Amino acid sequence: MNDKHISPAEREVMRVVWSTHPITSKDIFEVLKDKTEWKMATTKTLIGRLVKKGVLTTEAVGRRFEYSPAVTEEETIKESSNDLLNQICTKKVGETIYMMLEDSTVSVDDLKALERLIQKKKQTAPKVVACDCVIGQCTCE
Amino acid sequence: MNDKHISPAEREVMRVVWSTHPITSKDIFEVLKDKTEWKMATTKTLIGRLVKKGVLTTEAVGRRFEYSPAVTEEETIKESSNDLLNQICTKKVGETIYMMLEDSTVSVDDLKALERLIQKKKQTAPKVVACDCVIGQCTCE
DNA sequence: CCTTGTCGTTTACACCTGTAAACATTACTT
DNA sequence: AAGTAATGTTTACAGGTGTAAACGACAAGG
Repeated sequence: MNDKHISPAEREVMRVVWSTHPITSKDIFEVLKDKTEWKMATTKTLIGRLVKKGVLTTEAVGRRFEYSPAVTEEETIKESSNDLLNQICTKKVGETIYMMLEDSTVSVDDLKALERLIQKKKQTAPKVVACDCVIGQCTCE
Repeated sequence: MNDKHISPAEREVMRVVWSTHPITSKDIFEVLKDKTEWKMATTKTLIGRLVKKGVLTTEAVGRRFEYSPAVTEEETIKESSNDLLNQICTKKVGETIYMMLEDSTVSVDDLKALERLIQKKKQTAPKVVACDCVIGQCTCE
């Protein structure tokens, strides 16, 4: 099924492919070798796993392959974000996003976009978010 | 070292302990058993790992233990958030936070707090965030 | 044609994670 | 005092992850 989970090491490979595709394993390795210090073999393993999972597509060019992404970076980031936010009480999601923004450097335009989003969300935002935790698993009670 | 990484299953246990402490393994199990369907044995294993990692402290009460957290939930959420955001181009952090907010339900007060934070951040926000990616790993170039 | 390099595939292996049974010890019950 | 229940500790085991060597097949060079 939707077993498209991408590990951190695999994501390094994907980022290269998202940036440039189609691309050969050699070229992926060239981009990553300084950053990661991986051996070619390591890159090959990760590519293999990504292909098997179906998040990389291959196109045969002669005897070799060229790789392209089968999922977008956004999709996968969204998935990872959900994995994170689903681990905390719905009531704490707001604070969590706050902390993230607080600790991040974002551009003026990003801030403006966020501002607009906030204006829009204000129209439908609840006074208080319902806590959906099991009793005993958070302090909202 | 600072090897305080908490896995999703371990976090389930921590959330119970953050909510109520000191607490016994029995009571942790009681809170989780409906949600997770874990056997007592599973809970015990996770508690053991958390204690070994030093994120749970124990206090002997007679022959038994009572557990308390040695780290705050905030700390651990911050760590997980960083793990996520560090996997994407600095330039895309803004959009990522945007997506998260877009997909989340947050309260009016949360939105107000975010608004204030944005006002504050606007004073020092760069026109454009510098991309720190390795060349070939993102499309900012 | 034989050698060598290249690239995909297989195999390797240790550590982490989810899930749990088995075991040891002690406290409680009869 | 002996059996039983509760609880911490050990052991188990499959699947994921990071890291990489070994293998096999083909292409290019000599």
